[in-house]
Amino acid sequence: MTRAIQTFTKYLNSKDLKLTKERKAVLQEIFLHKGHLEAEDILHSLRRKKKRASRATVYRTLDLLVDSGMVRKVDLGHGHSHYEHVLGHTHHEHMICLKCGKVIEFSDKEIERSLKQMCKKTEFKLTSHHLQVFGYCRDCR
Amino acid sequence: MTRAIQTFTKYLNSKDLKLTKERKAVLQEIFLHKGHLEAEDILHSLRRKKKRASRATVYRTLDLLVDSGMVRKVDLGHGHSHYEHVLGHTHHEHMICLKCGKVIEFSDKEIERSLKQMCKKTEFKLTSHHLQVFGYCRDCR
DNA sequence: TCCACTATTGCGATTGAATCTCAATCTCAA
DNA sequence: TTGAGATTGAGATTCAATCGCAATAGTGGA
Repeated sequence: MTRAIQTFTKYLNSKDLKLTKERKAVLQEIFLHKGHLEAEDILHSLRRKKKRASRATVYRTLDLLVDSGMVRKVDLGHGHSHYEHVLGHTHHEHMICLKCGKVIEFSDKEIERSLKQMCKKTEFKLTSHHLQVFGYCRDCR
Repeated sequence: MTRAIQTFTKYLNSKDLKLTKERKAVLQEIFLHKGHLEAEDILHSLRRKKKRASRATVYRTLDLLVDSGMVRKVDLGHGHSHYEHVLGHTHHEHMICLKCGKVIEFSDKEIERSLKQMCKKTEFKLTSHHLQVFGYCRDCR
C-alpha cells in the first residue's frame, strides 16, 4: 500500500498535481480490495468509513489512476466500467459467467504471444488489450 | 441480402414474431453497411431515406438481431455499443487506433485455439468472446 | 502570521445512451 | 368484420459519467 502511495505521488508530481486526502482515500479503497470495483462501490465504501469524496472526485481520481497505469478500467459486459488495480498483478483476461456473474481471471502466454506477433505483422503499435470471454462457469453450465 | 431476410424471418417465426417493415428496414440498413454502426447511425440513415422507425424500435430490432446471432454487439471503447453483421463474416477481433479511431479487423487461429483450450481446462462453457486491441495504426504510430 | 494565488473539491445540473410505459395502430385468423 | 395479440412511436425515465462553477484548502512568499 505504501508502495502504491509512493508510485501515485510520483505520478502526480510529474504532472504538477498533489496527493490530496480525497485522492489518497480513493487510492486506498481500490488497493484494499481484490478484484473489480465500480465507481459507485468506492463511493459507498468511503461513505461508510466517513471519509468523504464526491462522485466527481472519485471519477476524476480514477481517471488519474488509469492514466498513471496503476489501475485498469475493464468492461465486464455490464454496460458500465469496473476498475481493478494492476500493481503486483500480472496482466490477465476475464471469463464472465452469464448466469451467476462470477468473474474468473486467467492469463495465457500463448494468447499474448500470438497477439504480439499479429501486431508486428500489421505494424500496429500495441498499447493495451482486453479480452472478455462470456459463457457458463463450472457450477452453472 | 435476400439471404439475410430469410434467416431473420426464420428466426422471427421460431419466436412467433413477425417481419414488419420497420424490422426489415433496420435489417437492411445494417446489412447494407460494411463495418460497425451505432444505433444512432441506423436511425439517421433511415430518416434520410424517409423510412422511419423510432429509436425504441431500432434498439428492439437490434436486440433481436443480436439474439438471432446475425449481428454482433461490439465495444470499441467509445462508451456505447456498435453493431456489425456476422453473416458471411468469419469471427474476428478489433484493433482500434487511439489516434485516428480506425478499426482494423483481424482473426487469428492461434488465439482461438488457445482460448478454447483454456476454457476446456477451466471447465468453462464458452459462448462468445471479444478481444479489443488498443494502440496506434501504421499511419499514426 | 497573514495574504493571495492556484489547485481541488462538491453540489447540482447536464449529457447521452439505452430502456420503459402505454396508448394508438397494425395484422391475421376466425 | 371483429377481436386478440403483436408492434410501434412519442416521450418520460433511468443510469453512468461529465461539466460548470462557487466555495474551500493548501502553499509559498512577504
